[in-house]
This record gives sequence, structure tokens and C-alpha cells, in this order.
Amino acid sequence: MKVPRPVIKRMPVYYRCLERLKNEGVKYVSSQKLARRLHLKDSQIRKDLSHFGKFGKRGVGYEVESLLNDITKILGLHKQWKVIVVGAGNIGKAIARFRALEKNNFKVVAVFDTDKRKIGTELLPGLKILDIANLRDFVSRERADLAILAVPASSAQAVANDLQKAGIRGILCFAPVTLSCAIPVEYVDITAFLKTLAYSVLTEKYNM
Amino acid sequence: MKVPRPVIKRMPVYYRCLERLKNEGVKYVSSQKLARRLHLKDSQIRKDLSHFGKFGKRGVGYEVESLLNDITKILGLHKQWKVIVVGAGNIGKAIARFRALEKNNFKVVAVFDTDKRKIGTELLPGLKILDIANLRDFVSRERADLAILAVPASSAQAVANDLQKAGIRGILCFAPVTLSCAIPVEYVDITAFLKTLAYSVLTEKYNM
DNA sequence: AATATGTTGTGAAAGCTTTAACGAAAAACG
DNA sequence: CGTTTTTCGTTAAAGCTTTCACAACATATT
Repeated sequence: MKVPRPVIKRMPVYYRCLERLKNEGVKYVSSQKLARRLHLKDSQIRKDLSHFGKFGKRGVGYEVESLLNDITKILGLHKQWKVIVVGAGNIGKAIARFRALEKNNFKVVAVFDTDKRKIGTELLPGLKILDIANLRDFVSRERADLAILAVPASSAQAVANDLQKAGIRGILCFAPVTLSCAIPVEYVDITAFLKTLAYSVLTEKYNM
Repeated sequence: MKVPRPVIKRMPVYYRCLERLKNEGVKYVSSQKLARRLHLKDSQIRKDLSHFGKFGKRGVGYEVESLLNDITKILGLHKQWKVIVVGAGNIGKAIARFRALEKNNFKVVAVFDTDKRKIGTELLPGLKILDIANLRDFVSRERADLAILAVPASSAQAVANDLQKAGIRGILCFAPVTLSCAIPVEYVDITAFLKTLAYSVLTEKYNM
């Protein structure tokens, strides 16, 4: 039975909130307390979780650590995902060096670029920029799971095609394009977020 | 009359598609052709645009350049937005140097950090990292519009409070937290996107 | 042991978004 | 010049998501 996309988009939000509660030493939390922290309705949190099972205890709430474990399993974060970064521009390099990925069990195993001057550069100990010509070989040999696509819009579709042929299972696309792919794709268009934000600022009650 | 959020999130997608069509020299485009490019329904595109006015010509379609101009106005991209970046870690630096922002009329006017070793460093010609102690002064003096928040989760709310007091009008938050703010906030949690993607990969038909 | 308080999971209702369907307008064509 | 083709803008229907409301259970209290 298919889980609605809005629910799936909220699961990582629950995850990070529970992680924080765990660090704060909180043992139990109710849907109401979670809702207050996240600016959501308690009923929504309960309904969301109900798509995956029964995790709470009536009269008590949810055990923080155990719910966190359950969500970890739901999102597939209990095993490590092998991630490659394609494109070593500003964004690509930043993502490759970004420690939060590894903390969340996403391991960047390689970075690729076309630029001869960049190839060979070491971004982190043991993480050199590789020639994009070796992309397909690498992906199929190393069985990489996910690709972070940080190349110019003009080459994004071509790279996506290669990635698919090489057996990549999902793409996180930073290029400002809509891809045609048979595998799951998530889009992160940073300027699009700013545009949405600009619109919100202009149409806010007190600014009109 | 309020425009639904899903519509607003699609406007930048139309924008970038029209920009591309314009570069390709296309003069007119129908909702059907746009829909095919974007993997949407033509009726959705027409309905979306109808929230803002009438832009098409029956039997013909939309004039690419004029629709692009109209969407530019709708999103408020005809005037330049002054943007500051708070946090000069991997993400903050990458965003500050990211050329696509300026191309879309978002001008990064300052970058802030707490780290004494970073303060004074020049990220781009004329763009030095400033001391976060000067954040409030700078924002109110220079009338910055938007802030890109790329600080650790633990300090994000405190910085957001300062930004609000200083008169910032919107926040693009890369920190993995839910902020409590009276101004518009957009969230870009990169690890959350990867988590959503991981879930999609696991639940795809052909992987189950 | 009975009562009070708190909280989940869920079925039904309300609210919202997408899709379909079609009249109206514009151009193309014979 | 009338007919055909194309495509928009819009109304209504279908589909989806959120919220409400409450029974069922759990614990605490007297």
C-alpha cells in the first residue's frame, strides 16, 4: 500500500527531531509535544506514523529511541548507502566534504568531473576527483547506490542517462532541470527555493 | 486570494523551462508542450497560471518571452534581492560563490562566521567573511532582504532570532531544524532529500 | 477498586489539489 | 467565407491529504 509523498517528506523531519530529543536525554514523547516542536498537528503525526505500523503506547506516547530506530529502518538508513558526486564545482565540492552525509549513513565514495585541472585533486583524505570518463565503470564495479548530480543543467540529462545505464538506483539533482529517468529522482534547485521565498516575502500579509 | 503552495513551488520550474526555451529560440509554447517537458499535465499548467492572470492566446499558446517576463514579475525577480550568507562552512562558502544566484537577481552582499580564522578571508573579489558580531548592524544598515542560514543546527534558532530583529524578511535554512519565526522560511535539508530518495529507491516496484 | 487523566490509532468529515471536460477564441485552410 | 484545427481559461468532478472526534487502552491517584 502506497504511502503518500507528503508523509514520506515528513519522516526525515521526525527523524531529526527524535535524534535531537534523544541527545537531550528525553525518553518518551507524545504526538502533541512533537507537533509543538515541528509546527504540525498532533493528529497528522499519528496518522503519518500509522502508515508504517503502531509505535506508540496509549496514555504514554512514543519511546524516543525505539521510534527513532523504527524510522531509521523505514527510511533504509540502517545500512550504509554508497553515494557518488558528479560535478566538482562549488556545490559538488561542498557536498563531497559535507560531514552530515556520513553521519547519516551516506558515504561519498567518489567525486567526478570533466575538468583536467581538477582531476586528481584530493578533496578529503582518500577522496580524489576522478575523470568522468570512468564514471560508468566505477559505478558498476563499486555498486554505488545513489548519485548526487551537481553538473551544469546542459549536461545533466546526459550524465543521468549514463548513471542509469551503470546501475545507479537514485539521483539527487542539483541542476536546474527536469530529468527524464526511470529511477527515483529528487530535485534541489537552490535558486528555486530562493524564488519561492521571494514570492512569500512579497505576498506576506504585513508587507502588502 | 491566496495561491496554493504547490502552485508557487511550480512557478520557478516554469520559469527555468521558459528561460531554456527562450535560449533555444522558441517563440511560442503550448501548455501541452510545456507539460511534456516537465512531466506534468497540461491542465495543471493552465490552472496554475490562471491564478495570476491570463497569459495565453487560444489556438496559439503562450509567448515564451512574455510569459517569462510575467513570471519574473510574479516571483519578484525583476528587482535585485540583497542576500547575506550566515555560516562559512562547506555549504555557506559554496552558496556564496555560486554564480547562479547572481544570474537570478539574488546578490550575495556579505558572508558571516564566528570563526576568527575565517573572518577576513576573501571568498570572491569584494566578498570577505565578516564577524557574525556585526550581523545585526550590517543587516539593518545595508537593508539586506534575505538570509541563507548555513550554521550548525544548534545555533540556527539564535541566529534566526537575530536576523528577524535586524529586519531580514525571509530565511533559506540549510540547518536541519524547524525554526520558530514570524517571517517566511524555506528549508533545504540535504540529508533529508537523500533520506526521501533512499526510501523511494527501497520501495520502487522493481526493487521490492 | 473506582475514578481521573493522558494519549494512541482510526474512521469519517472537511479541506485542498489535480484532472477532466468543454465552451470560446484564434489561426489555418480550402 | 465557412469549416477545421488548435489551444486557452474555467467549471465541475475526482482524488488526495489533513483534521476532527472518539473509543480503547495505559497509568496515576484516591
